[in-house]
Amino acid sequence: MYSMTTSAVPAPRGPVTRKDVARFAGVSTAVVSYVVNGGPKKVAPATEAKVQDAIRVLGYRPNAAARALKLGSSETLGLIVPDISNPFFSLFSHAVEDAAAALGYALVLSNSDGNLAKERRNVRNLAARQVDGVLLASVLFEPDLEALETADIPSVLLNQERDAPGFNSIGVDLAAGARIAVEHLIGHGHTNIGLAMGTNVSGSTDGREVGWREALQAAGLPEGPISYSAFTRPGGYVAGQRLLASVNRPTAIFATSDMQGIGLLRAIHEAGLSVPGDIAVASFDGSADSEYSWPPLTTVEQPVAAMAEAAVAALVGASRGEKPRHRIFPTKLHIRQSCGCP
Amino acid sequence: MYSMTTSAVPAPRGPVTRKDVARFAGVSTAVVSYVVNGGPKKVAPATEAKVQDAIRVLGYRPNAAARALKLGSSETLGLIVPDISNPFFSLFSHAVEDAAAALGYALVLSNSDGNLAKERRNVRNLAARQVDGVLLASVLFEPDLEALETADIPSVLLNQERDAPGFNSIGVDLAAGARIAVEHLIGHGHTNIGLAMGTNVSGSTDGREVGWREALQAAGLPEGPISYSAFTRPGGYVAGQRLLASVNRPTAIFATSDMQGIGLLRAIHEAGLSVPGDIAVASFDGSADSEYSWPPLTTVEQPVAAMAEAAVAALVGASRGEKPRHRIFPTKLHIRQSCGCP
DNA sequence: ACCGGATGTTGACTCGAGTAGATACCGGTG
DNA sequence: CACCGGTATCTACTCGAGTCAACATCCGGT
Repeated sequence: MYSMTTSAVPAPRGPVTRKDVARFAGVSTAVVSYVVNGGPKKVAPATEAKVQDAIRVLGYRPNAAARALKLGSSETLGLIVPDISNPFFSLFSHAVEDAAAALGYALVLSNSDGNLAKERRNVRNLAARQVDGVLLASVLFEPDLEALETADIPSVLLNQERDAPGFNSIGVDLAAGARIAVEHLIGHGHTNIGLAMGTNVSGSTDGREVGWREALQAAGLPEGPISYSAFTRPGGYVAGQRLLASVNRPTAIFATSDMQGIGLLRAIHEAGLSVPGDIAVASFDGSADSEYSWPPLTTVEQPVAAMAEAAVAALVGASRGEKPRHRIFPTKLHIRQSCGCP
Repeated sequence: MYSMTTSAVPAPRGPVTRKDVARFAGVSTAVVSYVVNGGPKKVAPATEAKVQDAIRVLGYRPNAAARALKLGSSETLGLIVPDISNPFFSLFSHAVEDAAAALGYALVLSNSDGNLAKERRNVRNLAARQVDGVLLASVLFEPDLEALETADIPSVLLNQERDAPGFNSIGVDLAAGARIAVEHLIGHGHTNIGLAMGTNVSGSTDGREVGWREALQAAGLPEGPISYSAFTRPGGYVAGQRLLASVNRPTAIFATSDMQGIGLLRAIHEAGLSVPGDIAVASFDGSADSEYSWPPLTTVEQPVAAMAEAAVAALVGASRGEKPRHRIFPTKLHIRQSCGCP
């Protein structure tokens, strides 16, 4: 019976449109729309059934481009991250995708590869694609707002410590997070605590550096050595080598990302030293990698899922006219073994 | 001067369209299209300049939805992965995004979370969004092709060892990869080599298990213990615990993913054993994590960038009518220290 | 002076879906 | 029987950009 019905229909060349469905069901195209969208006008149950059948038989699938054109919304969000293969961002992306999907939005992903020009290009590209909002994890500590402004699209700045007036932004309290980590190291009796500080392309000071300094000052301790390098595994590795070679070698090091922490561990292991015996380590982010390094890293965890949800919510809120705001999330110290705890 | 020009223009409410540009430049809308797309008809240099100015002044940005509707192509590809926060897939995604962007395509990302129903839903969702092609890294070893068939969209199956007639597919030679890794372990003198085998929701045998077995047979060695568990860090961890507890404890273990390898390392470290001294390890994938574990993992590297490029190329090829094909890529053993090499 | 051809520009139609406004049809009342 | 109110349906316009056929315009050559 199914096949009889199908064989009676000339195989439509190309994609099936609303018109084909209408013709097949013997109704007008408007009715098909009403059925598909459940409105804005009611359809008689008998007619609805006919249309549903036609849709099923023909395999009709509404054209999203046409829909987006008419409605001015693509039900799509854009996400720009420096590098999706960085575990922190991939974790974040997953959370964002979940949050977006829950609201019926698809997620367009693009990498800026630590390149400001590429970041700008991506913003423009997403804008041209009529995404309903952009989530931007900028390469810069203080992002380039001009591209976003001219793009004139709801946006959220991610990983953003400072308030950017007129923009939605989401971040964690970096200084507070760094402080609890460093305080914890101090609690283990360390008095010479180094810092492996990640750098971005902009030159402004990061909250994690501030927090490290604050914790030391509050405890009346001198500042340990600092090494600036990329937020990556290799970055942490070279920072580790430099810190180990410094004249007053620290007995504990705070790394500003888990990736750096992992690179650091490697440098320490290679030097034949043990963690936490010779050198204690704490890091920042709370990604899965930190749990399975050796030894497992004590790390400052960011509430990634909550931040992703808030970011997506801010975006859909913005399209409803809500005004932008800056949200700061608290971090949580995740104690494992690299700090010296059993 | 800039501001003078701008102030002469009434701030356009809502987005600027081609019509606004045409009016401002004193030309027809067709010319604006010609300028924007560089064709299909030529435009006089003077006219072109006027239009370019108008575009700049008004901040015109062609509406991608309208373009997609007219051209029947959204210049968008869809990527479905089990979990973007798995480093292998995030690496892959990055490569896919690069390859897609190089050809002017945007990438819509979705996670299936190891859930077949969600995978199907994602396929349908992407199809409705008129993506020009779908890259599917299925949850299953042998993917569910029905959803893709009815979606009637160019597609590529990723991570696909076997040929699926009528479909593009891309994969590595899993058996060969596993064989070189196990052969390498044998070369270190090991005679009892265990296997930490990852599992998917389908039950069919994976090429990596085949390769492990083949290498042992070829060397005239008995099969070591096997532990089946997830392809994840925790999966490798429990596999490690089980293998260490087995009656004939292996002196070397081959893990079928880097994530498992890392979990395995943790289990071994926790047992107070050393790698590679007490137990040698080799794994599969070649993700960045394997380089920075302790000790660094000897791993079978997949040519991720090449595969991603081939996958994207197959997709755009398919939209040009090329026939589907199955491509198998070779792997390369990346020797580091976990196997016993210095 | 006239024509052929190149060159530049334009009006108008198209893609597929959303929906306002018009229309058709029904049963029920006065 | 005329009329009303409500419901179900249809017609036709719209969104913004691509592009083709038609229409100038101009130049060089007879």
